[in-house]
Amino acid sequence: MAGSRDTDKTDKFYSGYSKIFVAIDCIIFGFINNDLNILLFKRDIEPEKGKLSLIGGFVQEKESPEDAAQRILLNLTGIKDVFLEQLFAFGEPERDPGERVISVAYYALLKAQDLDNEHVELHGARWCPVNDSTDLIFDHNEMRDRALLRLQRRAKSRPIGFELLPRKFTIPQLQSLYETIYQKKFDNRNFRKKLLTMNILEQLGVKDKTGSKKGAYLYRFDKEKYDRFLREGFLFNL
Amino acid sequence: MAGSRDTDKTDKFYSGYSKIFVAIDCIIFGFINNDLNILLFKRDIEPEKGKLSLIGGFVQEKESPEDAAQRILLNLTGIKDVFLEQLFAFGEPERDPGERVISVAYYALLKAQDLDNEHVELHGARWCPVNDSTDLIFDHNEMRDRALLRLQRRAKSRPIGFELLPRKFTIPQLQSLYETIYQKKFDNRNFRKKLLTMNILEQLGVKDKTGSKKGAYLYRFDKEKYDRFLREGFLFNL
DNA sequence: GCAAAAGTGTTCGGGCTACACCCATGA
DNA sequence: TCATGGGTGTAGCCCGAACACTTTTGC
Repeated sequence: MAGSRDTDKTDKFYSGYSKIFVAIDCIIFGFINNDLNILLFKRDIEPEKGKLSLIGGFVQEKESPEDAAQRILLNLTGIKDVFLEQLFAFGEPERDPGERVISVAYYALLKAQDLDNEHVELHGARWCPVNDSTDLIFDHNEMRDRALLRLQRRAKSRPIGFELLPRKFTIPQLQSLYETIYQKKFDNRNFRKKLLTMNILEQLGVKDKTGSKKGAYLYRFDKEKYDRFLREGFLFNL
Repeated sequence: MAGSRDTDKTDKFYSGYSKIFVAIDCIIFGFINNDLNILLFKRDIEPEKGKLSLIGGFVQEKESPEDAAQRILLNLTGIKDVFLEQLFAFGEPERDPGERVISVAYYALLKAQDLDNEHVELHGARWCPVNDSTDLIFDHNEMRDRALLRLQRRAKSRPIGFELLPRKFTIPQLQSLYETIYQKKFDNRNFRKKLLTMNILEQLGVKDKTGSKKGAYLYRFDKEKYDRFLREGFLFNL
């Protein structure tokens, strides 16, 4: 904020207002066992002991909220440059019963295979299917719900789902991911057709046999083609 | 934020972190003289004297960011319950050269006719066409651009544009609004057809003759029909 | 009577939807 | 050989895009 007649840039002036703790909470999605999961902490202290919460931290003096979120994610997962998007700033005065805290929520998508599970568990976190993650503390349920909605909207207008799959994946895997995100079945012929006509996938000529006896072709996401695609604009429409 | 192992709810604990000023900035849209305008302040003090800025204020101890935005709007415009949506939290450490401030930006849509212009000017604000509003202070250009993008996306998926018109309006007026938002001409036959088949407008049987010699029928937005419409889901697609 | 804006239908093509059978393989 | 999941083509429909002329009335 700034620029209204009753603001000035001197610290003296701003000091008439109160400062507030600014936190970050991350809704971290991963696709595991054919199910959409989020990374959660189980609280091991009172109050709310045993209840689950999102992963979070505070914004420090010299970092942006975005940087703070990346720091928290790096610290927890050991992974740099995670896909991250700001979701919403939650700021009800009583949202944290301890003290006034405004939290900027981010959602993150990560390739679960990249994750060192021991590292994560050392930090006290663990995956939990989104559908089982009822009853989080504070307003974290609302954050999770909003993140899921955002993910659903985004996945329609860009191939965001790729962020959740390994670099090499099969079309049935991708379809299964989309079916999980939308909690809805898609026609496999139409799904495949749609994707292939977008022309953003590169077939690798190799089959993955873990999913079936016949095996399914592995594909890779072609970033160049995708960027061209984005520039020309498109919609997913499932 | 909360719940990670290294957080607790005692004030004592949080006190290890630093508090930050949290501000609100509002991008206030109005449709005036067939052009999309935003409400701005012209800075009358150094530094940045003469430069324009958005309308803003600080979040107070016991109000949510949303409440703060409504308070700032009410104070400036005298209008309650303005259409308001959170846009983004801007928090680069150096965004405000005076001091560390994180700003939660909101965009607002208001019916410019409802506005008491003297009241607004008393507060030092004035309308400025979006396209002429280059060169705002700080990161306000980015805020304005992001707000415009959001408005464009929203106006596709719901009749948000109605918030910018008088309660009674003609279809050519509405089309003109959409053409301004998208900086693009639409076919009047298709536009009209699309809207009328949505069945959310109520014709009032009265003509408005200010726009042309022939006069155009006035319509009113039918909230009940619209709500039904929303529940059933739709897309605008212009 | 003419200028200026409002109002009105039809045609075409592209994309989404629905739908059913064969293929390859491991057990 | 059979069970399991992978892969393929077509027809109908709906919706958006393109397109031009008549109507009303103030001047």
